[in-house]
Amino acid sequence: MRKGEETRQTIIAKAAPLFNQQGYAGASMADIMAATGLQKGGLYNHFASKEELAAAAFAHNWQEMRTLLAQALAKADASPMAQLHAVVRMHGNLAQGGLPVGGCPLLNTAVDSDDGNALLREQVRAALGEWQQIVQQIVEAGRQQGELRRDVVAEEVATTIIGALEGALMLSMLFKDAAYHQRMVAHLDGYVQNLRERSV
Amino acid sequence: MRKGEETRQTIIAKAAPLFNQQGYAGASMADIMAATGLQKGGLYNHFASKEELAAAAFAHNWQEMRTLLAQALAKADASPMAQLHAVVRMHGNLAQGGLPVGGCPLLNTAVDSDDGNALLREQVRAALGEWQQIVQQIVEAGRQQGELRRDVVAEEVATTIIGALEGALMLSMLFKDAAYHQRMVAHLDGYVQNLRERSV
Amino acid sequence: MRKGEETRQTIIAKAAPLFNQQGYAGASMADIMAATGLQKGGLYNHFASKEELAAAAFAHNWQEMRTLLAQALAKADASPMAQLHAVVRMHGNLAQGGLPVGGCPLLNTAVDSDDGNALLREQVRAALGEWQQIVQQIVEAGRQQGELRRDVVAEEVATTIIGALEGALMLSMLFKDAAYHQRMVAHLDGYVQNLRERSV
Amino acid sequence: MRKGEETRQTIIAKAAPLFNQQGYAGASMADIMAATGLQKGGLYNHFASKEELAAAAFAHNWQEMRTLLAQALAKADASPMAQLHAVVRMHGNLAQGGLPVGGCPLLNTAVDSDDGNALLREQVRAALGEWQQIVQQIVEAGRQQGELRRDVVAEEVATTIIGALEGALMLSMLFKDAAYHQRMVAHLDGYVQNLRERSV
DNA sequence: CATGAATGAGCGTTCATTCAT
DNA sequence: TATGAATGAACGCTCATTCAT
Repeated sequence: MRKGEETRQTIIAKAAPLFNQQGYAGASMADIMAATGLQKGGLYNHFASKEELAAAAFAHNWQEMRTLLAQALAKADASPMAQLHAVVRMHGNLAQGGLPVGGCPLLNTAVDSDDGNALLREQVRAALGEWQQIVQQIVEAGRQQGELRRDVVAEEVATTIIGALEGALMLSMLFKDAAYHQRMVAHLDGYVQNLRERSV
Repeated sequence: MRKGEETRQTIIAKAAPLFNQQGYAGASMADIMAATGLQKGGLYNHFASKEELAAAAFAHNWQEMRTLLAQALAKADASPMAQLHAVVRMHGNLAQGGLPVGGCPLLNTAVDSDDGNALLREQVRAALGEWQQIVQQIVEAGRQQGELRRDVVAEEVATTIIGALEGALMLSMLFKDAAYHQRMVAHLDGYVQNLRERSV
Repeated sequence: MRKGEETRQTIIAKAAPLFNQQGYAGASMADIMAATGLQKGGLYNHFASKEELAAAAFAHNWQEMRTLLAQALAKADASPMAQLHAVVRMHGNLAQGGLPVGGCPLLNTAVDSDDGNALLREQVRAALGEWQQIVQQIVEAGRQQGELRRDVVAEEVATTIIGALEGALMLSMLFKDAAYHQRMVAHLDGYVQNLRERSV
Repeated sequence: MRKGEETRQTIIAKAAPLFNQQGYAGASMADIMAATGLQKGGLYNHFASKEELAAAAFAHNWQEMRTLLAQALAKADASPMAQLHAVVRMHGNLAQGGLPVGGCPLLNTAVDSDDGNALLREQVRAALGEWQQIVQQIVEAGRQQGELRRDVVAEEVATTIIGALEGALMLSMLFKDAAYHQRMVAHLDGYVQNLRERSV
């Protein structure tokens, strides 16, 4: 039982970067066999289908990102402004090596699952929704505490930040040049500053 | 010759949305056979390989976008500020139906070609580079004419706008909700306004 | 009409070495298109099928060999012994460049048509039969004239010479080394000498 | 493992005559599916490619010949002359049914691999080289023991015998008449006799 | 006489999946 | 729990051939 769970985790850990790099269709079960050292049957003992394995792999990738986000927020001081900057900076660090191999799994999977793959689509929606919620809660807290302007709309701030970061990451991945993403981080730092309640 | 060229164009027109929706690997030659009504051999009379066909399909999709962009710029008055707003708005309109079926081919192909496909990768780089150049030239013109601040960096503006729009589009496509993209358009409208030379 | 016949001959001349090198199945109509510069239809205007074209190509190759044989016999003096040596030497020269590109078409086609291809099989049988007849007639003439022993059997001599030459050529082609064939020529020169009526 | 090796051997045994008869290009994987009763995937579980399977099939065919040769030599008494006659006779028996279906794999594969197929070409070279070595060693032993003339050149004898046998077999296969080959066997028996040291 | 668009069967190969061992 | 033998549909691509122009 113990052993089985270990094997399962190993499979996920090895498969996750493959799916992230090559996409759902592009990563074959044969690739995963090679990466894990297991045979066909060994994989199917732990996952009923490729889709189920891909789901677990995505969850693994997202969990990795979530952990980095939590660490960044924990390190920042408690002020909402500081937390927002931390969110932006975290993604900036991702682009420079912290990211699961193959780029951001949210971006990759969102684009990859545009056609049929409903299960993956639901997962990436949930993950992005979670991220969005985290940002929105920070913004709301800032408004309550008077650090952020009252006319700031949390949902607007969250999706602007997230969308901008992901789009810039796409450019950086495409051109293999972190500068695109860094410029966006700088822009968003300014954007966040502009949310501050000025009367204070 | 005449007939052949027509068929070739038909194939491209039918294949383009398939590649845009399903990606390079996801769209099979069989799908394209079904969409065009041609047999295997018929397709290969016009394209030496799937890769060549995919390249033509991408070029077709990008050409469609470029046309819309040119129309938007033609309609706007000549002031650089107006042109920048037009660029942003054009993409906003895209998200509401003008876009090639399956979303933005630049975003889709950039993510899809992250792994092996070098030819497509080069094409999407060229396309994004072209778009970036257009925006940069507008910004430069604005600086020369004094409409934009002298400290504005054209490359920064261009990649910020493009990255943000693409990232927001990803969210809108994923959630099938244009609001994400619209909020980004609003944000970028404000961003562009802030580039204006204030002393005037 | 004139023009048509010329084109037909061009096709044959270009196709012949292709069939000789690559075999019937291995040489594709596309290869022949490339070699002739004609399109599909152009070829099929002159030949009803690949098989018919292959037949013409074989005939062309065999004709080339037959001409060399006739020249060799014409050059030799009229004595049957001299003629037999000429036959052997002719094949030796073939192995050193005179041969149609790709080796001896008799050997190649005989082996290649071992399975189904009945038309080609019949042609190569006829060609080898013809060659055999030529040698047999020389032997018979030698017996009549008393230059060769009376107990020599013409059919035996002909097929021994031909078989040995072809087998040795196979070795020379395989190892890309003319020595195999040359050693057989030397052996057959000795063999022919031994056919001489010794009492004289 | 056991089962897999059995299947592998079955595939080879069924494929070997197909390749020998139809050649590398002429024998399709579909033919082999039909002959073995396996599906596509079943074949590819045991061989990575058609080329690899063809290589195994050739090795199988050659092994069969080698066994017959070894048996013939074992049966003959130890004198080099007797051994040389055994070599010649063995091939004669081959032509009358002992041979792998489709003729001599050395001849067939040598001619078939004249163009591209480098792996097969190397294999048939090695096989013919091995056969040549066996004959040469017999000749050398004969010279040492004084049974054969000192001026006999082993390489000459070996390639003459092998080439002549193969060429004659080609004729017998083509005309479906063993007589061609038998006449060559008779000729070579005489040739071998002439190698004997006469002073004895 | 030649073009080249179109066919559709066939090619070697890979795929996700099943299941007896 | 893991192996690996087997399936059979699907993959991208090539083939010989036809025929309207």
